[in-house]
Amino acid sequence: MVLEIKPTQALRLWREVHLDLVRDTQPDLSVRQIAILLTIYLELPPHTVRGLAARLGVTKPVITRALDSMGKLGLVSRKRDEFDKRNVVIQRTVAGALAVEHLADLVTARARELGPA
Amino acid sequence: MVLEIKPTQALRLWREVHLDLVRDTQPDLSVRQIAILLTIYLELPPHTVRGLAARLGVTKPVITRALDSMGKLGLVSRKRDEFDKRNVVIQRTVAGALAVEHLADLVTARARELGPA
DNA sequence: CGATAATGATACGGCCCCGTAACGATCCGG
DNA sequence: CCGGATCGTTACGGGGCCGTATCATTATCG
Repeated sequence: MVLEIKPTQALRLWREVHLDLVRDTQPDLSVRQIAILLTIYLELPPHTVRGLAARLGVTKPVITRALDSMGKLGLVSRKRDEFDKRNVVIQRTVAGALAVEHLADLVTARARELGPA
Repeated sequence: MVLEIKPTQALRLWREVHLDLVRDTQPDLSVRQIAILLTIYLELPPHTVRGLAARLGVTKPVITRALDSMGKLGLVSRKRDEFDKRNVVIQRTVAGALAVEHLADLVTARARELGPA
């Protein structure tokens, strides 16, 4: 079940979805924020600041700040780990799950509209 | 030749490519900049500031500034229109074409790696 | 001509993000 | 019990992008 996609199709798909994202009223997320959000929602918990930083190859403050801003948007939440109080466990939210789902819809819809190469 | 892609696949594709982009040393482009860049390279010339602004649903300064920064990166260039000197014609560059090609490679490669839903 | 319209650029104030460096809190080993 | 390691956060200085409003330049039309 391999996904065969041609370079021209890939570019058009990328463009159409990005145009949709620009038109969306919601504030744009940065490339890093999108990578963080999708990692949280696609990989198995638990997620920590340090783990995400290592996973993405960025510094910890990047993760902290991204969680701050995405937290304000309600896309994720944080909770201290009760067993090791140094850790912070990142949790999913309903709004975050909806946003991820919305993105999936966008991509699949645009993919379906693509003509031949 | 419709591209059938399932929501789960779409999300994983989006995540993998964004992880690649974060790891890339090159400075991230914003969502708007990507939309502008791909529009310039996928749609037929000529492209103008006003035209792109209308196409993306953003204000003209957004386009001017994006062209400034992408110009510094060598991804696009500008030239005044000789027939109507109010207009600026946006031109493609070799570096820009390479960057777009690189993105296409990234997406197609990641798509090929996707397992079943 | 001269007035009006259109184009792209610029100034401004505000907000967000970056990486480095430092910090307080917590855990752990001797 | 205490010094070092680990965790996440914060402070700092620098840079970028945003939208609104304004500007200079050029074209158009009466």
